Amino acid sequence: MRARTLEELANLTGVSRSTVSRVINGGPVSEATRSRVMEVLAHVRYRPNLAARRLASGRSGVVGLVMHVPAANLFTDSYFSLLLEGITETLASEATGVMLWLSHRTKEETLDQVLSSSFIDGVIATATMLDDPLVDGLLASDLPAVLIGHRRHDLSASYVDIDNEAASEVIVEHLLSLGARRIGHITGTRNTVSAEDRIAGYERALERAGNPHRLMADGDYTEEAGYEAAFTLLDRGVDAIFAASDRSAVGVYRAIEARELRIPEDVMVTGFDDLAFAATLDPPLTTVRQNIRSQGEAAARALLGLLHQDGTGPRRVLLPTELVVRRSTSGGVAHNT
Amino acid sequence: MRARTLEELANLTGVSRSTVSRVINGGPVSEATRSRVMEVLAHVRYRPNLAARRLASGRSGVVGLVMHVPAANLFTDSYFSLLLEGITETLASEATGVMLWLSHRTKEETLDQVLSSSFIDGVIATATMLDDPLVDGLLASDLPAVLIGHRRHDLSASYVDIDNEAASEVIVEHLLSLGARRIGHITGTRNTVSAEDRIAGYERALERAGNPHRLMADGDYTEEAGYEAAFTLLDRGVDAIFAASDRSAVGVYRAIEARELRIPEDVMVTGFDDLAFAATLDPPLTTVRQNIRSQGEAAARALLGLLHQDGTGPRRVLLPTELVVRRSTSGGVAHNT
DNA sequence: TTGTACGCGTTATCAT
DNA sequence: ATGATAACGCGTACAA
Repeated sequence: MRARTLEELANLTGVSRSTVSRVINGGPVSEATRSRVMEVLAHVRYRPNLAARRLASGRSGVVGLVMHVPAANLFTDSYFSLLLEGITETLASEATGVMLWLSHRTKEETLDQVLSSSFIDGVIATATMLDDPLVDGLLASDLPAVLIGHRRHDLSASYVDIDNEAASEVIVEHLLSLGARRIGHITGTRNTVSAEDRIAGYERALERAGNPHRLMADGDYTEEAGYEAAFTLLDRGVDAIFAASDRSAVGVYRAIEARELRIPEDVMVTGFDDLAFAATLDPPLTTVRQNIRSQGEAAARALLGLLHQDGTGPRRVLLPTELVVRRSTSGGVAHNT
Repeated sequence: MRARTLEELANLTGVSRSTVSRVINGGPVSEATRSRVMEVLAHVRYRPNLAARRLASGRSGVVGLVMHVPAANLFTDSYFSLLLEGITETLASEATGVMLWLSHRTKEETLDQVLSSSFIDGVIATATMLDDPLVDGLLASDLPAVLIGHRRHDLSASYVDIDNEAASEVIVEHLLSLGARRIGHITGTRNTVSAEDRIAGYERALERAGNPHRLMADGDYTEEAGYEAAFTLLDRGVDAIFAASDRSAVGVYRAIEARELRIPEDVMVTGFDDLAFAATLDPPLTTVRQNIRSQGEAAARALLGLLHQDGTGPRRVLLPTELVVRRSTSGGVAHNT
């Protein structure tokens, strides 16, 4: 026995369509009729038509998730899968569906698809680049949106991020406290918010310490770029290298080994992320721990908050990071930001 | 200037709502009015409301994609990302949207979400297990569905797959032709269609050759299981090992090295999949090439076919595989199935 | 060729 | 507390 529509359900129970709708949505119904309808609902397999619900009420209980990455990266880069886990887990616990858009073709096309779909109540989008037409378009639309990643200039956007600049400062201060004086920085992908903010933190820490040496080489978060950039920095004479990601720190390790130098005796090294392998490198890598899964959870919760009680302003969440000191800088304690 | 509904568009152009709808959907309209409406359409940013369209016509232009994979496999397995690429690329080229469900919680919950969503015109689902309530539920629903993976017993389902049994036979025949007599097989995950079919092919080839030795050890497609199973087979005395996946073949390589045996002189080894690394192993691995991306493309095309011209029966696609002979079996030529 | 009118399944407003 | 009834935006018979 199955009922496809409220109308059928109404015939089955002997009450009107509206009453059945009230029972399902928790409206004011007498206890007697409520239990009678519930009785029938337990026996038939009724699934409300979300398209109709969306059309009538403007709500569907489904949110969009836009991660403009090639499908390959979704699976190889643990960043996206961890985000995905945190987001979907949190949304599922609130009985909220997820519609996922990956990079099909251009960002404009993706934007168009998302805005056209008309069944989502809100959207979560990854925002890594400083300028991103996809993100701009989402923010310009009237769709409630939460970004993962900061948009520094835009004060009206809701977002979840870590304080890259502060975390970066803590790293550099840690190196300074251990006696490093010529600290090199291998940047992340330029024009991403995270890379630029980490650079800013690096510079601010040095400035505050009155240290004149700005020793930077551009990277792109990959191991290979870290390897290349490390040689540049080593040639300029550094006693410490702060790599913008753990993966690029691995490249630094290889470069230092190639030069037959020792970590940390000749050159101290730090990463950023605290991915699983960081603790098992030789020597174990000092780095900044950011909990990516929590960022996904926080983004989901922020969007749910935005949807449930609209009228409040944008939601901004800065999640804490933690300096994890290991042997690559020969230390032992941990600091929080 | 923007128009949110057909009604607004109608006011803007001076024709009726239905005429605008006809222009958009390619109905019978005079060339004069068509161009007039198109003129306006070019200036305003109109996005049809898919929820309303779906409700009115039963079609939304969005299909669902269900890949119920544990999050862990998401990272390690390029299988899913390759499928995803093929599917989304093909659908995008037909202006069809994709709604993606990954493994959130139980299969029953996922099934419920998919069937409840009411937005999608059809669904593509990965079907690896012999018994899968999610797949059963999808097939039992009236939603047009295409499976990736075979359902041997179910003749009414549409699917895309490779002929695992035939490919497996070709591998074993190849080993036999090179003089192997005690051929071991490390299975894939039991109760998956692919694993059971590859076992069937292994057994059929041996039977046909009148070879009495059935030497099998259970694996689960992973390198680690391959490593363990290889020792079992080596202890039973084999001169060739057919691993059900390239990854498990890597485990076999390690086990053979641990026993200080040589490939292929002491033991020949084959894999299955022809992942990128297979050619760079030492020695390069003989294996079966299956084009996973094409499977995704074929599934998307099959579903589109199902949607556009309903009335025809189920679509069944068996994609070709190719035996790639490399030095792990000391050969040189290639065979097709 | 074009416009009118109805229906898709639901929620929300209004009487009762 | 309950039941008509009007939207929501669109597609599409049907009539003109």
